[in-house]
Amino acid sequence: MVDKMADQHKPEPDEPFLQIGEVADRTGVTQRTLRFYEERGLLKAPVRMEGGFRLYSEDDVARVEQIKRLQTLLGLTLAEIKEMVEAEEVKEELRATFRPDLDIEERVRRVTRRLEVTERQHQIITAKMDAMLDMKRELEEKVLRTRSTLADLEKERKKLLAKPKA
Amino acid sequence: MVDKMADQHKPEPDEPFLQIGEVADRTGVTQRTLRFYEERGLLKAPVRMEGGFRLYSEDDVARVEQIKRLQTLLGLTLAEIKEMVEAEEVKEELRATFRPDLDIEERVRRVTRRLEVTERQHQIITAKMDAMLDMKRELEEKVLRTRSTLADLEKERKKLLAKPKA
DNA sequence: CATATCATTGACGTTTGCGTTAATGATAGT
DNA sequence: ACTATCATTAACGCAAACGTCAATGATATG
Repeated sequence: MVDKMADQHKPEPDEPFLQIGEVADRTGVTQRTLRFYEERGLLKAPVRMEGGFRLYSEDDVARVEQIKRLQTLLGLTLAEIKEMVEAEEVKEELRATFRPDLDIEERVRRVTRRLEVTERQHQIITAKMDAMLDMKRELEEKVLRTRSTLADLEKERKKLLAKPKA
Repeated sequence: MVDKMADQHKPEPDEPFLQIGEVADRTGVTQRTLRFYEERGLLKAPVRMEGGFRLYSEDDVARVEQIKRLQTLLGLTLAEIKEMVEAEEVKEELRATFRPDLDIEERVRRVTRRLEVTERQHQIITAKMDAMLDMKRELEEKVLRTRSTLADLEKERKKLLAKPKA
């Protein structure tokens, strides 16, 4: 009860809890988006302070950033991302991997599932990067060709400047 | 007028015009999407046969594929893609780059614009690939760690199988 | 304690990117 | 000429991913 009071009005530097506004600023998403993700199950419901304000952890921030990367880099929908982050929750349950309270078969199943999801992400990103590499090369060729065209045009222009006609 | 008749009911192998259904099949988008892109100015209005059916060229097919890549690989919106393909139309106007009918300053401006757009695409793709490479590496580490965790668990499991308790 | 700022939960609105009829016409095969 | 298949425009529909109030409460500050 002694430290309960301290917890209430001082966040204390060793327990760095963040309010929704700070999380929004740090991650670049809006507060609405954070609540929306929570509604959709992409973020677990965070703890609240007594007034009902949400209190986020650093892990939550990391989670949001992960969601954003899956969205913008891989182009996944929130539904797809949800599947993936659900497997991540298993990870948190497994922070102590060798918890003896779950039977070993269950632990194997969960870690296996997590491995599958991670490998799937890796496969998606690899395929995308391959396609992007092709596109990048095409663009590089095009830049070169266009530059050369431009150089030719500039030469032409100088000639015309030298002998201006009617 | 002699070859006009031939053009009407025979597409003729040297003039490979495609109907909307074929373009849809080949590109994997729907007919609706093709008409929608046309509406939005992403595709120029194709020529029609006398009955009003759209006739697409191979260039149009390439254009659609380009749009799709900009969408899925780079995650651009159709509005952004429109800006980019508008610059490509300039390219088609410039197929004969040294057309003397435009004054040279104008030709320089157009090629310059095209170069800018291409370089922007290149920059976008490069930035994305950099971010993706980071993510890919993280995933690879995670795969390794998870595999090792899994291996430990399997060893544990074998031990338990050897001496089954209550 | 007055006030400014932060938060809360609804609930309805918006934009993007098409899907889905519906009603009708064109073309191709027999 | 009949029929199957392909196309046409117009219009309404819809899910995703939030934005934007509105009405209200909580917290911090001078």
